[in-house]
Amino acid sequence: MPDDPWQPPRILLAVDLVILTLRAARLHVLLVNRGIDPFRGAPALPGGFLADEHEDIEAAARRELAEEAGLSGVHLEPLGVYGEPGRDPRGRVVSVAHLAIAPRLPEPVAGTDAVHASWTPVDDILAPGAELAFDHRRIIVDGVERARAKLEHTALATAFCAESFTISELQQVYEAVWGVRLDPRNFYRKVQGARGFIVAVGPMRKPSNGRPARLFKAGPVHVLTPPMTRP
Amino acid sequence: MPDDPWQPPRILLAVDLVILTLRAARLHVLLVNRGIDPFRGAPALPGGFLADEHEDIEAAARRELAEEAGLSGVHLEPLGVYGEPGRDPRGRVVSVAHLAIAPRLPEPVAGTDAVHASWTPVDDILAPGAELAFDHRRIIVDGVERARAKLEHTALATAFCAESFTISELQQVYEAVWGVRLDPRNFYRKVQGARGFIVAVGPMRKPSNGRPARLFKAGPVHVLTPPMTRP
DNA sequence: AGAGGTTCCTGTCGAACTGACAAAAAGTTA
DNA sequence: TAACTTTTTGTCAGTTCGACAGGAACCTCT
Repeated sequence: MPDDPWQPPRILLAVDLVILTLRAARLHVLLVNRGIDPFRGAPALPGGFLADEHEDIEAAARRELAEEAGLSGVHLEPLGVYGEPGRDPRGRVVSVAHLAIAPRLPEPVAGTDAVHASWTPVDDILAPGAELAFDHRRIIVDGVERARAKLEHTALATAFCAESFTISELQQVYEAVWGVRLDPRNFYRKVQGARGFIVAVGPMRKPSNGRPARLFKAGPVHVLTPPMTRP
Repeated sequence: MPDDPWQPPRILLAVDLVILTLRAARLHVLLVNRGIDPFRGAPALPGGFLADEHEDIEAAARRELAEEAGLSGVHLEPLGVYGEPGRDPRGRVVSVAHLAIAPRLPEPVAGTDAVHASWTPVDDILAPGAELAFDHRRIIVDGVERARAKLEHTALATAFCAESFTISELQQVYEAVWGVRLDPRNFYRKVQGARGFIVAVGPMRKPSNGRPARLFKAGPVHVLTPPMTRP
């Protein structure tokens, strides 16, 4: 059996984006409505194929981030690979999922290309009965879990905030992502105790009511010592 | 400019394996000597292309694990994606790296196919001056760091041990992977305090000398509470 | 101006945890 | 039997953590 010189298979490579942000003290993820046929009309994660054979994977993720969400300069990190053979009816598609964190209050969509993007509370889209294209439900679950875990040991929470923020705003990030209530006094002590996590900038006044809060910005350290422990 | 209907590029998908184990109280990684031309003769991680278009990625990793290392039934988890455009001179190759943990004392190689596999101390191969094919140095660094981090919060350390083991054997795992010395008495207390981490089986005698140690096996819990803290 | 309300910030206190070290227990070797 | 090695059980002081009290600073309403 003189089989021809074996050639490895060629597959399609895509990137998908789990973009998280905070809106109204709830964790939201950016979803688009699919316009083309596999899962047409269903909500899906922003993403797409590599533009050409020489495009870097992270560059493709940043390109989709700008094209489909109008975002740039946000936190972006690889999340995982999703390549189960039957996940895409069009053929063998392997997707490299990325996790992006957007600061609060980015304009509702501001999409340049796909205007069909919208922020959706993760609780709603992960509730039983909600439908998502492909295996994007699993990808969102993994992305949220990654964010929850990294909030404990890294300064990722500052990526949810604007350049300067108050400690209670930072606390809202932890409460929304973890889905718990935290004691403001203990939170204050712990955040201040983690060296290099946040540094003071100046005082401000809160628009509503109450004592004005000090303003902070993200510090130089990305690994928290001691870590923030989840209840 | 009626450009033809755009077609996404097709790329080659590979799997690479970082297989870690303990030998003589040192952390080792399995390396093969490349027999074909890109980086011929240089040490490299075991791995290869997808067998066909329908092979699952994790299945490909397990296949390479058996073919190139003669291992089966060991811990295996995805590590990350390495797809930088210039990393393989043959073309656009995207590799899905996996991390595998082998119990101590698997027979030196026992390779069925590639007999050129050998265990190498990670300290040696990561020392400046050592040469590795492709970007495999970076992959090994990431794999070791993943193992170090997971030892803190999960029961991954038991994957380095045989089915039953003593507490001091478990301590050797932590010391080798973290590269530190630990107090046996505090380690004993901490391991016992993590509920569900290890469960007792029966007493044994140590071959050399000293008081016989109790035998344990891996418990049902994979998330350690409280975690093992790295000094 | 003062009362009341809200939020921010500083403390306090007991329980739990950690790292450093002592010492007994149970074997092997000389 | 003495010496040695390794495992196992404690002890103890310093630190951290969760729960809670209370003062400080601002707003709004009367």
